[in-house]
Amino acid sequence: MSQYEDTCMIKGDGGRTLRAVLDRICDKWTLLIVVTLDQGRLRFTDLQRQVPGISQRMLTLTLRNLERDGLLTRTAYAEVPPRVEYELTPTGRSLIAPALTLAGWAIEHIADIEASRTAYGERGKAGR
Amino acid sequence: MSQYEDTCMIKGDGGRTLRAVLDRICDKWTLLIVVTLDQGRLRFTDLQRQVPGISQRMLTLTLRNLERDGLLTRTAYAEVPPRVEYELTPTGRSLIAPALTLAGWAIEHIADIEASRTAYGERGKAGR
DNA sequence: CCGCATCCACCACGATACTG
DNA sequence: CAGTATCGTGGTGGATGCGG
Repeated sequence: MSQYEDTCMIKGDGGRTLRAVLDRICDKWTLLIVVTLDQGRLRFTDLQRQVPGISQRMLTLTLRNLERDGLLTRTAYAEVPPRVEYELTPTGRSLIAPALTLAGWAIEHIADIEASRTAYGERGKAGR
Repeated sequence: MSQYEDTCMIKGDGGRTLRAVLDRICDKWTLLIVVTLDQGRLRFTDLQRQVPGISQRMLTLTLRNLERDGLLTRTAYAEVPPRVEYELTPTGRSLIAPALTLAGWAIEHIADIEASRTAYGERGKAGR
């Protein structure tokens, strides 16, 4: 069928499996936070500093979703001032490799893509 | 630093590289179409049939963006009735492996995620 | 058959202000 | 420090109709 015979189950289902995961992790911040947490336990503020551009709101929401999906654990300490730490679960850590595979592809091809996009834009219309 | 020493350049830039590619391919349909086109040249209608749930509009838009990024080629035949075929470029084909890596992860962990999400939902509030 | 244009609903996301 | 609440906006994507 293709060069990936053993992945027919992925494509054979009309992409439903891939879709399911894309719907979960393909938002703006999820993969980024997962990769950042590869370092180990981090506090809320540390995450906010290491993921430039993320708002307090989106950080909270994304962390909640990741916790809900069992990809990380949230540990709150009853101290003053408060301290909350986030850490990947084994499932969460298993996402790092696929995420970095994608990132590796990005590094290799982003230049080509930019070039192609520029060329296309110059001879035609604008896209999204 | 972590188990992925050689990927510091990815995380060291504050996630900008990962963000750049996420912004491009992490929409609702892009990866799905790339994986579908692993089969070879396909017509517009074939794609629409093999990617259940995609609207004509989104298929058109996604294909345009992929063409613009140099990931696939669009070939129109001046026939009656019209025929248009889409095929991955080498760059496009190189995306299949990372995409399937992600898909493989999905297959392995989607059940756990669903379970965790259900358990979380039962004892708390609704999310996104 | 292909796919563009228009209209429209929704939600992801950001900015800001306030709380334990 | 670590959130929650509220509001506003733009982009994403679905439905429909038309044009090549």
